[in-house]
Amino acid sequence: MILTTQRNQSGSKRKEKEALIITAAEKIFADMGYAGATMQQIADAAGLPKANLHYYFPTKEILYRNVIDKIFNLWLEAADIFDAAEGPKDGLSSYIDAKLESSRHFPNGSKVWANEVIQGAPIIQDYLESKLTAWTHSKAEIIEMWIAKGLMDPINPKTLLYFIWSATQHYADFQHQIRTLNTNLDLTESQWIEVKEDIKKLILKGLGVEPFSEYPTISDE
Amino acid sequence: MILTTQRNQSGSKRKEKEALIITAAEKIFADMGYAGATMQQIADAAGLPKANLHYYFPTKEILYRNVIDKIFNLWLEAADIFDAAEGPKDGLSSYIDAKLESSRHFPNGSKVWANEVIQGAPIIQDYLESKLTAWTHSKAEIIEMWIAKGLMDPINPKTLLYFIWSATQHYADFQHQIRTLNTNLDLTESQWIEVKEDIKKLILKGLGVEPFSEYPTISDE
DNA sequence: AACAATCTTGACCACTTGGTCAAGAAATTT
DNA sequence: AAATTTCTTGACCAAGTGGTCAAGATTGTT
Repeated sequence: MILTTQRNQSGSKRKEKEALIITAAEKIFADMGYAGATMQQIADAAGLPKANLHYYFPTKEILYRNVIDKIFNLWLEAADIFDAAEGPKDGLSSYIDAKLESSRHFPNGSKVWANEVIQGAPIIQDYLESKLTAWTHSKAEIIEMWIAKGLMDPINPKTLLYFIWSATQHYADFQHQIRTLNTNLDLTESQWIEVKEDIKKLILKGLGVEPFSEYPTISDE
Repeated sequence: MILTTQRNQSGSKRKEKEALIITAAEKIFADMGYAGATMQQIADAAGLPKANLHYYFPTKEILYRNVIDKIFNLWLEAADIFDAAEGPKDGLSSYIDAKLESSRHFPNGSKVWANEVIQGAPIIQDYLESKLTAWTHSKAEIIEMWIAKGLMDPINPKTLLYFIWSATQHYADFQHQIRTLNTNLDLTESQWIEVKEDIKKLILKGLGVEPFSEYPTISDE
């Protein structure tokens, strides 16, 4: 036991515990909202006494910001696919897939984000104004380029982004409603496949992106 | 002053005050979430002392349910257009318009609803299981009929409904984010028109609904 | 005018919550 | 092994919360 990970430089063990707490907190914040979540609940979910929780994260708000921080970075990463894409067909497809996967497997992050934005982003306004704005502009440029090249119908790029965000995040944020309308069962694997296909088909067709090219384009300039 | 509305049958005055309170509560619940909202804040917003608020609505939960009740009924009404429609072009267009209008002018209701569902609908689960389920099934049938008639591409009707809900409600729920990404300004009239057009175009084209028939079809069987 | 019903309100209370603290237990370093 | 740093924890507290209550004001009724 002593032999296992003695190479852990002091900080590493702490980082692990912080990550554990953040994951527990994410779930509680998603289920209860910021105000509704109590430090006691989070401590219980993480399996440690409340006072110990305060040792790692002095205040609720600091803990919350850490949760948001993690979520937001995943959010940004999910869209790197975008930049690498050759055109709207690949780019939008992969982005939609990635966002739906994330809604399926990590709905809590999306829920916390939604909750926060709905309430006017009282705590993370700085993120919106700095990082998110920059990110959005850069993606909008790519979309505009695609439109200019005639690869898709003209559309306001932001409207398209909102469209994709809403359609995909809906499956995380409204998970409970969707389950209820699905005879109280989570979507099955095949239902998820169907959803993915339906959404991609609808958006791509709606944008006038032709559905040819079954194979990934073989690098042509 | 005494002469004005002496015809008010007792109840009427109470109803007015209740409506005032519900509107105030809706805003506070939207901005703060259920747990985050305090009865004091709601009382202040409605312009009366807290004890008086409790006279009209004995508990926070009862008040909340009344707020949800109002919201949910508007939600249902918005889609009566659906039934009256002759086909997907009219039906979906009007529905999207109606939902976007509601997102624009009454975003608070949508926010409260979203907040509640995100958190697993702890208070309104019965609504989801009864009214919403029935409503959804009835609309799904209409969509299936349209598909059977060849008026639109095949798609899972629920997926389509979620699609429309998410795209339209996003403009209410994420209003703050959209404003931030719009240089901190609310969307202008012309931006709203553009959004409406873009969304309708995208969805209708995506569903393979032909954009002919400028005029409402003249009753043909 | 007298009576009854409805409404209004400040003061109050029991309870929960975020956060503190001091004393001790583990782990690291010297 | 002694000293030092990091971590753990039960007990505690001040502040804020939903909700109560009893006394009064208003309105409606006979």
